[in-house]
Amino acid sequence: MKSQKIPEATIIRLSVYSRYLKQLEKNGLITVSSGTIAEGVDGSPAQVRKDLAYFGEFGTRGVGYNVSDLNRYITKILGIDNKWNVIIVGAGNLGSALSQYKGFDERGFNVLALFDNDPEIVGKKAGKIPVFSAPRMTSFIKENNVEIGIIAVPAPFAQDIVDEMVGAGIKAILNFAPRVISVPDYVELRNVDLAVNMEVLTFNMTFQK
Amino acid sequence: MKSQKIPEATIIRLSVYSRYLKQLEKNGLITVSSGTIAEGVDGSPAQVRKDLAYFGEFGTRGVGYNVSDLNRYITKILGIDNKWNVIIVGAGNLGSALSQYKGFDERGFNVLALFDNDPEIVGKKAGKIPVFSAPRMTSFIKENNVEIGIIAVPAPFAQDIVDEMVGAGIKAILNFAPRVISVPDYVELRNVDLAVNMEVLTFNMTFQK
DNA sequence: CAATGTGAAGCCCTTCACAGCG
DNA sequence: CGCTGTGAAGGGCTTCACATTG
Repeated sequence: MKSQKIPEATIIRLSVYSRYLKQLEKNGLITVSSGTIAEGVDGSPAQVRKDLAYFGEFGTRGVGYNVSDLNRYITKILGIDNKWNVIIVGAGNLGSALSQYKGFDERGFNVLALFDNDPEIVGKKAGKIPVFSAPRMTSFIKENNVEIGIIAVPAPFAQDIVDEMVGAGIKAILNFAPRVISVPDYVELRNVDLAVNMEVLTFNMTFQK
Repeated sequence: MKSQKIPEATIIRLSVYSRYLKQLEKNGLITVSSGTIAEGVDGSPAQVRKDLAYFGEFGTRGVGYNVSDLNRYITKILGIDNKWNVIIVGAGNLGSALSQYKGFDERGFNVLALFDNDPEIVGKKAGKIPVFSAPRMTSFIKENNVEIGIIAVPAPFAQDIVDEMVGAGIKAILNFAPRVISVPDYVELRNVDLAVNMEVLTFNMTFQK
């Protein structure tokens, strides 16, 4: 293993491997080969080994990988061996649904609060998550060491909210608004674009691979 | 232009270009250069031209592209120049939120119904979208020419629902369940994996590019 | 002997640079 | 003259194939 650039595709796959390993662990499996992992995640054995090789040598030749050890290594690599504080801006349908998403909690993401402008919903709760008024966001981020922000507001407001988050010290943003967003280099940004995903489907259906 | 394999990244960008062009069109812009598009979508001019070149010659040298013509070409390419019928399975928080998502309607996706097993919510509506009982799904798909299915059920149920959808004749699936799903070659599948997206963020934060 | 770890080959996508054209 | 369209170069990710090792 030598230090080099790691493909984003590798990180995405590691995350999927991790979830699959957790399942195997629950089933009581002790050891697993790259071939078995590949089957479980619909990939190739060589790819699995290559992905892991970026970070070290985790296996035993002739045997495979220890399931729970490997999963521990991967969660460490992904940075989810401890908790992260998250807020969601936009407490409409999507924001509220995201705040209740089980998958976040299971993977160490702590949704602390929702923020919104609508006086109808400010002060209420989505499940156990409180909804605060938007102007309180900056101070909340600072006081609670919030590292990750999720954008679930309508497109026209997204950039302004992002700017405010960045100003407050947020390190990473997951954007669900259908707009191209700008952030400084030191802030991580990912876009989850629902309509774009649908359009990739329709293209492939229409174009018939 | 010659026929060849088109990168998925190109399709994703075309979808983003299209949304941006729609905005420019609304602002009354008639003509646009690859450079301006690149700025608006945070890309490069050469990339914009290359992406379009897969499908034809849409510009005028020395001038640029006609905004509304180009957008019409792109929506045609993406297969969204007409409507698509969609159902969502799982009327929990996420499924209900998706059924109300404005971005689907705006881009020609018609959400006809939700399906769920919970007798508490079957028979109700999410906004204007009715919630039907899960066993009615297959006949509904056939009777209403549903082409696209969205999976918003808990992970353990996802594969069974997908199999049923495929059996009923669905052509494309957008999967939100955190599980690796199998479909036959002729069915299009895309995964929107929320926790995976968060973990790419935490990796990048931890690893500090 | 079975399965890992890894250089090398292959392939695909992006970037470059400029010819072509309105 | 300016911007498109594109062959060629470059870079990066995946696949291959095998040497390595417990």
